[in-house]
Amino acid sequence: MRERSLVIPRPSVRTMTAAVDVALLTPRDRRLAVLLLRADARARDRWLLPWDAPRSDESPDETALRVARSVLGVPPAAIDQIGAFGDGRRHPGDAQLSISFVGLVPQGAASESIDGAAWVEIDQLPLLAPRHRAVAEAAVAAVRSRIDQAPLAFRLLPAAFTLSELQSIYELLLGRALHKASFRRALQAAFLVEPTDEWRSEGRGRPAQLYRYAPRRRRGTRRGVRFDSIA
Amino acid sequence: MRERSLVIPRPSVRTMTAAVDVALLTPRDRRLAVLLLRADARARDRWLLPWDAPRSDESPDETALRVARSVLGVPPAAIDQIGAFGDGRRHPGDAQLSISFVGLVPQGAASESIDGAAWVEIDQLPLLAPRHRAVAEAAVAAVRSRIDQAPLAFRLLPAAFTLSELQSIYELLLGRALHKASFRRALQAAFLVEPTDEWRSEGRGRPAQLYRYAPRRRRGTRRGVRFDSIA
DNA sequence: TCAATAGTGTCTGTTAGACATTATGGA
DNA sequence: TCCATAATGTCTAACAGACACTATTGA
Repeated sequence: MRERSLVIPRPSVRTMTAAVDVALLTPRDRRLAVLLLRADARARDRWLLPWDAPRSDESPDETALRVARSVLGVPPAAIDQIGAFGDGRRHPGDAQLSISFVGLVPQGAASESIDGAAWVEIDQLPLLAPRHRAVAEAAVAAVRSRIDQAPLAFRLLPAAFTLSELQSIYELLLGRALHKASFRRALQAAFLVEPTDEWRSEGRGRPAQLYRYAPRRRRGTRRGVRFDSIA
Repeated sequence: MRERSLVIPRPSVRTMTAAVDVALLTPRDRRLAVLLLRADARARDRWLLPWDAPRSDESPDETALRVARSVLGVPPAAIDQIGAFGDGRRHPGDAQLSISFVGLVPQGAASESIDGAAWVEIDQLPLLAPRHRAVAEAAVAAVRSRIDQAPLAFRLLPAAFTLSELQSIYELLLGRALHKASFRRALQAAFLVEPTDEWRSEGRGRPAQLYRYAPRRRRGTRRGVRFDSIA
């Protein structure tokens, strides 16, 4: 047995039941949608987030990636940890601890007909275990709050996209309309995208040039602090 | 035993050993410092972050607050979850899972002489279990990335502070110098602080007026997207 | 032709940063 | 007095947002 310091008692760990929950998000019809699994083939109106327990010698990140792949068939474009939920809210597997992740799936890459699964708009979540509802809501909040820190918007789009599509993603995540000319000017100044030589015509109107995400360099400016977003 | 769906195999949870790790941060001498505990009264050069296992019926947040209080004597000015670390990096209690938190302690409120503890600048971390080093670094990164989303800077200052002190905190967290006049203009426009009728004289120079954090209202403007911070 | 969308040029009010200046204390 | 710091006014370049306009397709 180890000696203990007189000053600081050495704590000991506790065992808890743990699960990894994954909220996969994709843009659909100008809204964000999350992938839900039917809880039971018979219960039509009971749903779950994809989840599993970590296997031995598997880190939570690896578990999350495995869960996402098993549901989507392919890995998501991005996957990030949201946090650990361990309050009283019930988990479908009765895990004491939920290590939760958000994954981003490009628009259109989400095959419609995953067996027993459905993309559901985040404003219209059905009956869901309270823990899973909290995870889904935290996933959306996490993406919204990180949109201006990481190139998340590009993870919600295919490799080639129009600038209007990109602006739509930003408007979706920011929850407000943006000015077209300003958006493009700022985008051009940031050297984040480059045009391809392809064009896409959708319905009426002039065809749009396709762009790809190609961050080149950071501009030197780095303007001052913005207190606007602070509560 | 529960019936299992034919479509979706119902996962089951796994038990893991878990700990709650807390990185307490305070500004010291134009640097960020983290509170470390001596691992052992005899081993002078082995250190730990404050940590403990969650008690039964205690959420991780409650555990973190309890750990922080027990070390500081008082609750921290803010405490937020960073994430769950569960990779191979070793934890001092050999926990498989670390639920980690960052707590903010106002400048000066950190009593110097907590028995067996020391504030250490984050650039000069001593020998530390790899998991704890990762947590400490993630704590700093989390505060830095949230500085423009939440009024964290005010949690690192006492209730009354000078504008130069506030600017120092921002410079500390942003890692770059700010323009004084611009900083104050932006601050005034955001209605985040109000002057008190007290002044403080430190060494030479004109005494500075003390301000307090008093967010009044959000300005209506909400300007456009900034791509600068995106990689 | 009209409708709809893409993309761009110009104007204007706002703002960030530079600079200068005044204010006020301690050494 | 000199020096250091606080606090503020002014100027300018950059930028955000409004608006108008052209371009290009399908109906």
